[in-house]
Amino acid sequence: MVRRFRGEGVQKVDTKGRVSIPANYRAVLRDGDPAWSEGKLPEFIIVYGDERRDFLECFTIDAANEVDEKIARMPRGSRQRRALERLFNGQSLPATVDDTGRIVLPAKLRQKIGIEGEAYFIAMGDTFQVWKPESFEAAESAVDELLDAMPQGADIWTLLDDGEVE
Amino acid sequence: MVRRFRGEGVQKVDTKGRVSIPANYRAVLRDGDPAWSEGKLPEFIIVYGDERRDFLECFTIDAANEVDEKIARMPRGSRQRRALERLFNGQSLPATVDDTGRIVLPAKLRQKIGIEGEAYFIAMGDTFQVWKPESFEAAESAVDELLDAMPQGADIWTLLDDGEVE
DNA sequence: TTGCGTCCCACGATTTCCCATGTCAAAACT
DNA sequence: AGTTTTGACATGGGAAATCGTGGGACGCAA
Repeated sequence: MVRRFRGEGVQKVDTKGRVSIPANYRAVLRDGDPAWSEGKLPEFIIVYGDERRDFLECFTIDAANEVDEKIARMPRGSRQRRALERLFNGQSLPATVDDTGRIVLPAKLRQKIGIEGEAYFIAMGDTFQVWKPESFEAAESAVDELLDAMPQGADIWTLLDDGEVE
Repeated sequence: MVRRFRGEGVQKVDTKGRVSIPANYRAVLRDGDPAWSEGKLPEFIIVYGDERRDFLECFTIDAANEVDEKIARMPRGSRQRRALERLFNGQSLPATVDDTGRIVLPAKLRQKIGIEGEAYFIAMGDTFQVWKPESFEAAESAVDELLDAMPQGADIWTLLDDGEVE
């Protein structure tokens, strides 16, 4: 089993676009980079996507390779495959964790998701996402609605078993 | 594992046809050229094809060799093989990355794909493509339709697992 | 002799690298 | 228990290298 990202948090983004990665993500990034070894800097992949996405999604190298393989198995020329190729090969970038645990978000990416002084990190299992804090809150209000709609005292874990999705 | 191209971007094309290769492609081109060594200029292959293609597809030397081998294994004289040979051997040419990271697109190629002042680069895994920006947008409209048709909030990654393709 | 392709040089703007400082909490010491 | 030490972590700043881009000079071919 692969180590998974856990936790969330806000970090400062300086004028050069440098951001500290939450400390407990770092080991996962290292372990997920087959090329990493003592003294080297771990690499990973940032998927930024088109205007329909307002966050960055970060993959370990291993996770990214898995996605690449899945894409490679899809029928050449299908729209689905092209959509994924454009997203995953084109609208993505390699990144490196520096020796102080930071990464640099290029100006292009910061603009795209509207980040200025702060970035919100949230773990998503084998990936993590980076949001402009305000955008994340807005997106979460939808989830809140779902939870608010649950009967008083209902157990949130019941969602795990509900096959049905409306 | 071979290093793969990632990322996209628009670059200026000057009156002499010179274009900067996105910086992060350069290492891939170097690594993919078995003849490269410190101080030398990396080479690669540009496939331009016939009128039906309105973009350039660029292969590292290694990637090009792989394609050549695959073609060589096809039945001699088959139409498929002849078509691929014409495209890949005939309608292609070698190129060199100069010491400032640029290549020169010969006037003939620029005309063919209609490039004037700008070129759009997009990574496609082990190759990258060069488009006239407008042409790319037009060509991708089918993908956009697919994405637009996805339910709000749907995760594009679901495409990875969907067996069905229309 | 008018273009196109090839070199060599230039330069502003990022981006990268290296070093520095502030914090906070766990660990060690009196 | 109170205080000092040790470290990992978060964040900043300046210098150096890289990147994207433009211009001039020279040679060759149509």
